Amino acid sequence: MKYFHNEIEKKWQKIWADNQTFKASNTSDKPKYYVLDMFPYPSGAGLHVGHPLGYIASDIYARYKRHKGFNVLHPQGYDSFGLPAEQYAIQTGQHPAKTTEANIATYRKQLDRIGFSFDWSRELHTSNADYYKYTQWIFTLLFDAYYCNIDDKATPISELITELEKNGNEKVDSPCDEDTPKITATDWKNYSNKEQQEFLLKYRMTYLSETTVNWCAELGTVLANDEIVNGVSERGGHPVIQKKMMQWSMRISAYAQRLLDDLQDIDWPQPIKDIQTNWIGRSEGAMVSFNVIPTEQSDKESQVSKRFFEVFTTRPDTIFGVSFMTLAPELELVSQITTPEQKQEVEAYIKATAKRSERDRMSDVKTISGAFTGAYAEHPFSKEPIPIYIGDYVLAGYGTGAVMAVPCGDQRDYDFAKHFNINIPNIFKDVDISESAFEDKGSTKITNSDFLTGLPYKKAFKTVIYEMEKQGIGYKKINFRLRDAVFSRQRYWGEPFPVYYKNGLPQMIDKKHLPIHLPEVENYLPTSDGKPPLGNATKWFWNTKTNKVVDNPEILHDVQNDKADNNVTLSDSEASHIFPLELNTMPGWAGSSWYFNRYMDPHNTEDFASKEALDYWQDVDLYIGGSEHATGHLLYSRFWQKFLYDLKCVPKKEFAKKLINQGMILGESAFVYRHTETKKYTIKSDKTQAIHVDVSLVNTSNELDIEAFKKSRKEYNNAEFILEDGKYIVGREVEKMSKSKYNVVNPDLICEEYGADALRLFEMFLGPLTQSKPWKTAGISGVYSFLKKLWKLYGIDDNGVAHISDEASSKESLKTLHKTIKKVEDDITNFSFNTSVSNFMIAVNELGQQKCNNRAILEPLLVLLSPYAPHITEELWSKLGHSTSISLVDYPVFDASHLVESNKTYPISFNGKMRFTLDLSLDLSKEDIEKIVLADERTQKHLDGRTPKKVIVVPGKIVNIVG
RNA sequence: GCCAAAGUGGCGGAAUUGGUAGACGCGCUGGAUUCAAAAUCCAGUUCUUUAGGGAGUGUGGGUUCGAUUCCCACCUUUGGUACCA
Repeated sequence: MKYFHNEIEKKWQKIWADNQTFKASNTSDKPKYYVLDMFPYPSGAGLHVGHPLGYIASDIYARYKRHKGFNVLHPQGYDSFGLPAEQYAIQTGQHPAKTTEANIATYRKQLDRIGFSFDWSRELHTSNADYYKYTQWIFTLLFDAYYCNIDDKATPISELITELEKNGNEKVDSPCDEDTPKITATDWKNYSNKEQQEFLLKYRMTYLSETTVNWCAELGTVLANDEIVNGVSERGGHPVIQKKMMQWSMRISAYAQRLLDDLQDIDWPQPIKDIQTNWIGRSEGAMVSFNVIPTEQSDKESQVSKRFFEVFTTRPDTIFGVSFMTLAPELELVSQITTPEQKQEVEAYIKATAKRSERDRMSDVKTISGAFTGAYAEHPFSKEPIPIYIGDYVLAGYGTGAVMAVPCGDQRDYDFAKHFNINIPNIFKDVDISESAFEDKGSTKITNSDFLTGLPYKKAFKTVIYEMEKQGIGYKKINFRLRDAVFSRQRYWGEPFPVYYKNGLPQMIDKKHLPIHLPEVENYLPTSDGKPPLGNATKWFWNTKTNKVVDNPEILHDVQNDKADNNVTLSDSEASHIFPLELNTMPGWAGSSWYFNRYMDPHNTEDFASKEALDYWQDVDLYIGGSEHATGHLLYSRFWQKFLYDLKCVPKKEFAKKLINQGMILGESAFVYRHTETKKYTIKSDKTQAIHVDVSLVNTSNELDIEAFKKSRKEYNNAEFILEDGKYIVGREVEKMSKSKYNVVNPDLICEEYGADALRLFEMFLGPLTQSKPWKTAGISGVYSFLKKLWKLYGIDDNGVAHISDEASSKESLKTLHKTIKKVEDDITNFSFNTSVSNFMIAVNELGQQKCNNRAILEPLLVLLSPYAPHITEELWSKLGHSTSISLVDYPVFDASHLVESNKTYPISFNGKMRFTLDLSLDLSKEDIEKIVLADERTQKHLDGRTPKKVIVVPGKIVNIVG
């Protein structure tokens, strides 16, 4: 009987689905294990063979863990809010929910065909209201909390209010302190309700603030930095301007230190940790105040007696090397201090920089530009005047947007000083700075620096900070690069905020009235007056009496246009409890920042997950997904998890113990070469143009199906080819797999032809899980013939009956089995799935040669293989006479000892290296082993007549010979 | 520029703590089977050679009886990041 993979796989997939075989229980005596994949965004293109790589790996691990007696949670769902569905809706008018639903159906079909052991009863979609209900709820939690630096955690805002009523904010320590005035309890009590609300808004974990965004008027939306190329939008090439908008922000910066520290506790790939560490960008230094020396004009013009500004520096020890100051051109202070003589030049420079996009500024690092403001600052120690410049190499968004320039110690300051002919005082002992700045801080001592002269870096650093703090000039400061995350999007297809505005102030809608459903709109574009798409909704007001979203009442028609300004004041009695809802939606990362907790209890309608479920599952044990999410999803999720942990909503401060980044599977594009003059298709030369050709038109020997090619597109109908040996061989190149490159391979076709088991084995066999590697369909024949050999090994006859014997196994076969068990289990533990596939192939080849047909060998082998190739192994298992109710799960295989009879002999294999292999129960003395080792021919050869000093014997390890 | 990872046959890649380099698979060559093909099976496949050997894991050094593995320097490639004061 032949191996019909399609029949077998469909049969078992149906049985698994009907029996809900992989449904995980929230109550079990077994230890728990939670294996999670990064859930996909369901795109219209469907899956290609690159997508399931990580899912296959996690599925193997999940199935393996079930064999090992764990209660395994292995769920799957969809990150179903997102831009492509919205873009498609704009083009076609098709509701995003509809296209998303259709795409999900396709994904599900494709995923099912590969035979994953997902618990689909826990499936979730971030765009479903019963899911985003809790995304909205978490938002209200963030709104109702502030960060308390004293306890170093997020704390309910009610505790802040109690403190304000008692003592004002004198003793409050929170990250927003710099922008918040100090008030007393009396001040607080004298505040109007509105003033109190405004005051609290500054403290909240999520807050409204004016943020500069890249606004593209043509597209009617805000663009991320990477969506802008050369100052215009990547899509369509429309102009992009910097615009200030009121937006929600998330105070992730409050967690900077904890996000950094806790990286130590999680088993994540070092590159991801490095990327996050860089992104958080901690630097230690000092905040130093500089007074602006008043000019006569500024004295007269303003009542401000003393102007000053602060700079952040990591090198306070070089303070006596300061010869100028540089401010970011965007700072408000610039216009205040600029002298009349310099006004024209400064304004021209500010204008010029405003025109350049941030990206432009960054790509053009070499050009030095700036302008002198005419103003001077006073050196805090020497009291010397220091000229103040502006320059676009100083970024407004980092530190205070101002730097103290030390040209002898910083290359950028050095270049700027040379360009503007500013003097470069040298404060480093015996260092030549005639060519470039000296940036090495360890190797010399400070000189020409008053009380710091003669001190090495570390000592000078401490001394100067001590002195600054004593004199009130500055203080020690740890600065982070990590900025708060903007949380508003001017888009339709995302979670609506549970927020309405009353007297211009945001109000949260109570948890019991959630979810706030995404409203229907006729048009998914922004409104004609530039408001977000939700501005098109007719029904988008909140009634505080009925606690329902209500129609735009007649009376509010005039008012609607003012919604965004939030100045709605109503006198009418009916309208006094009807308020406009927030028009922005949440960004893509909102729903994905907590979904791993929802899987623990996905159908709970009272809570985002029950306490029992959270306590049982705790956190993700193994998380598999791409490394491209390092500074996005993976950082935001850690942030929300810590926030929820602070509020005691989740039991763990990190959501995933171990993370693995699978590599990308690349496509092998095929090219034909068209001669630029004759237009004939020929071999590649410098007079030909390469054209992508669909890989399905090419066979495994790179030969093009010319007839099919001609039919594939109109313009190719009359294509002429110059053939060699009657063939046209295409060119190949490895690229990212994508529709536009015509190199996409569909897993459905592979499953049809070779089966899901072959696909699974082959994807693992391609190479190390974490590496990127090209897909080559030709190679799949290897794993496919392995499956056929396996089938043959079990002696399946034409009636579908297996022929195996119950006789005792040969020693050889036992050795093969145990070797395989040992290696494969090691491989799984190290996530070297590629080598385990090799080891299975070796085992089947060896057993075939040994003509092994013993039950004692063949049954355990199946169990071992089943995580990799679940369908064929289940089928063979049933042919061996086991009912499915016994199931692979209950077979105690990974303990090999019960299959081994205790050996009386000690067959030590020594090949220069010595290990006590699995199937041996060794009982040798150290002296015995030494004798064997030293008698070994090759060791003797290596020793070459010398006597070793000692032989180190460690059981299970290599024997080291020390000469 | 900075940070990280990686360089092994025609190709993907093995070689867990230093111990027979190239497992396993693809491809290729030869053979068996077949009217023929597919499929299957068997043998061979790092290079070089005067057939005894010699060389060989990016390059050059070092440690060691012994190095793909450890150390130093350099070269190349791929990711990430970028005026962060």
